[in-house]
Amino acid sequence: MKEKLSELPGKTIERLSQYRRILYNSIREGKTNIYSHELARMMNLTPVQVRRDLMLIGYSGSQSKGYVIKDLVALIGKIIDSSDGQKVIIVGMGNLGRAITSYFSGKRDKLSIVAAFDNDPQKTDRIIAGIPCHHIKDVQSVIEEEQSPIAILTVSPEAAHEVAKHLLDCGIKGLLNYTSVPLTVPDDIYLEEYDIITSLEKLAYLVKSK
Amino acid sequence: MKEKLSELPGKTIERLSQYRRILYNSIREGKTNIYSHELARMMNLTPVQVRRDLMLIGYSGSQSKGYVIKDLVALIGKIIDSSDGQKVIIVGMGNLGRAITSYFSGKRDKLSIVAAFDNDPQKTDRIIAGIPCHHIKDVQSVIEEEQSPIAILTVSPEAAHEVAKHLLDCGIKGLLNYTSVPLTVPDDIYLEEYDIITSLEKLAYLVKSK
DNA sequence: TTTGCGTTGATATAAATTTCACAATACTCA
DNA sequence: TGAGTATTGTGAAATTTATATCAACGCAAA
Ligand SMILES: NC(=O)c1ccc[n+]([C@@H]2O[C@H](COP(=O)([O-])OP(=O)(O)OC[C@H]3O[C@@H](n4cnc5c(N)ncnc54)[C@H](O)[C@@H]3O)[C@@H](O)[C@H]2O)c1
Ligand SMILES: NC(=O)c1ccc[n+]([C@@H]2O[C@H](COP(=O)([O-])OP(=O)(O)OC[C@H]3O[C@@H](n4cnc5c(N)ncnc54)[C@H](O)[C@@H]3O)[C@@H](O)[C@H]2O)c1
Repeated sequence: MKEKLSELPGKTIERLSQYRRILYNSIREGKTNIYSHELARMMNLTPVQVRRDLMLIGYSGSQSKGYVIKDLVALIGKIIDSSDGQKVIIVGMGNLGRAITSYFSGKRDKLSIVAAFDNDPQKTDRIIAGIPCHHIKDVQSVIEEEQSPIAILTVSPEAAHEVAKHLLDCGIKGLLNYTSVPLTVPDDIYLEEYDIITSLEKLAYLVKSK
Repeated sequence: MKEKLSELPGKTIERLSQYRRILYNSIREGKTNIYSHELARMMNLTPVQVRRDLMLIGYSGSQSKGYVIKDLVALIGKIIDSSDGQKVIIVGMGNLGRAITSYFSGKRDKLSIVAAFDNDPQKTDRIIAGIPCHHIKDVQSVIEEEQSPIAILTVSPEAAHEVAKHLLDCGIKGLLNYTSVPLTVPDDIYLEEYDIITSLEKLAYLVKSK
């Protein structure tokens, strides 16, 4: 665990998150140790890739028993989690917003969705999927109160630009955009976009050109 | 447009899909031409990257007017779409399944969700989000009838393995897995996985280590 | 003990992807 | 016309990411 951690490849970060997801399952099944080739198989990777990722985070296993799952999970947590936890808000409680919120609920210790927002009076000022849903006009005060640096955007496409801009004005530093509207943000803001159509089209391309 | 197309980098394929998404928007706004730096800005890429991608697919713009959007969209379609269209099924019509289905509906000409499946009698044998939802026991006959090579998996985690296996037995060649259960598939099957938690954790990591 | 097997860790190599740098071109305007 | 400006296309370099290879190690069985 060096200061080098900030230089971990982005791909490795993503895989660390996925390793942990798998390792949680393995713990649940009663496993205590795991070999690189087992983890690789479950991730559809090569064992070498796995070992190299773990080398990068400075974790050592044993030749006979492989890696100690509990320790590995703890180390991954030390790297990708924030020690004091991070709070996330979600804006837009339509179909997708609710699906994401109820899925995420309670899945991680150090990362939690603390508030939802919408502009539809039918949805505001009540608990939805276990999270209090506020009117969007209150977003600034809630962000300040909760100290949430991260927002998930699932509003209607027409509202995406305006709402995103507002969120940045309120101090959001990381934005996970699921609307079909591509966003542009300043350099100091982290933006991740995901569109299922991109995944589907890639898959369709691969299937057709096989 | 060479035979080289099968060798297009995977990353380029993903970006082509996203370029097209943006270009559709631009057309809607009345634009007819676009420069690499405009497209780059909207994609959060460098202009060189854009030009490189377009070079790879053999598209040429003009120095004065940039790229002709209509032509570019058509060429991207020629590359990533299947000329005769591809049919997709979705299995698991819970929150996420419905959100995806209603989102995707009608968005693309050559790619459409033609059938949904569930095992909950409350959801089967009716139209949900515009798509007929069948009982999972009919999946084989519908796949054969519709000739669908691609499936989206959004069932409950406990059912994921079993349902995935069944789908492959029915001849599915590409699988887009949204369940929280990582899948392992034979080499000749294309698998894409996506988990919002991975995106969120990566974002949280970047935000915290800034 | 000794041999053989399977694993990790690490260095070297390769492949994929992005960026740099700039020639070539087309347009504008004085 | 000709200088100035802005753009594309692309070879080469740089960077990022993945794979190959193998020494070293630990264990088990002979
Ligand atoms: N990326 C993907 O794969 C994917 C998948 C499905 C949907 N989507 C997109 O996600 C978004 C949500 O999809 P959905 O199916 O939940 O749609 P939806 O219409 O069910 O939900 C949108 C919600 O946003 C709220 N909203 C609208 N304007 C708002 C504003 N100014 N402030 C606060 N809230 C506002 C609406 O009241 C509604 O509750 C859409 O933009 C859709 O295109 C993306
Ligand atoms: N990848 C992500 O980002 C993400 C986000 C949200 C949810 N999820 C996952 O997606 C899946 C669906 O989430 P959801 O919120 O829609 O859950 P849900 O419980 O609302 O929906 C699951 C659906 O699957 C159906 N189902 C269960 N067993 C089945 C079987 N054997 N055959 C056919 N259908 C069956 C259920 O009847 C239900 O309709 C879950 O596995 C969840 O963990 C993933």
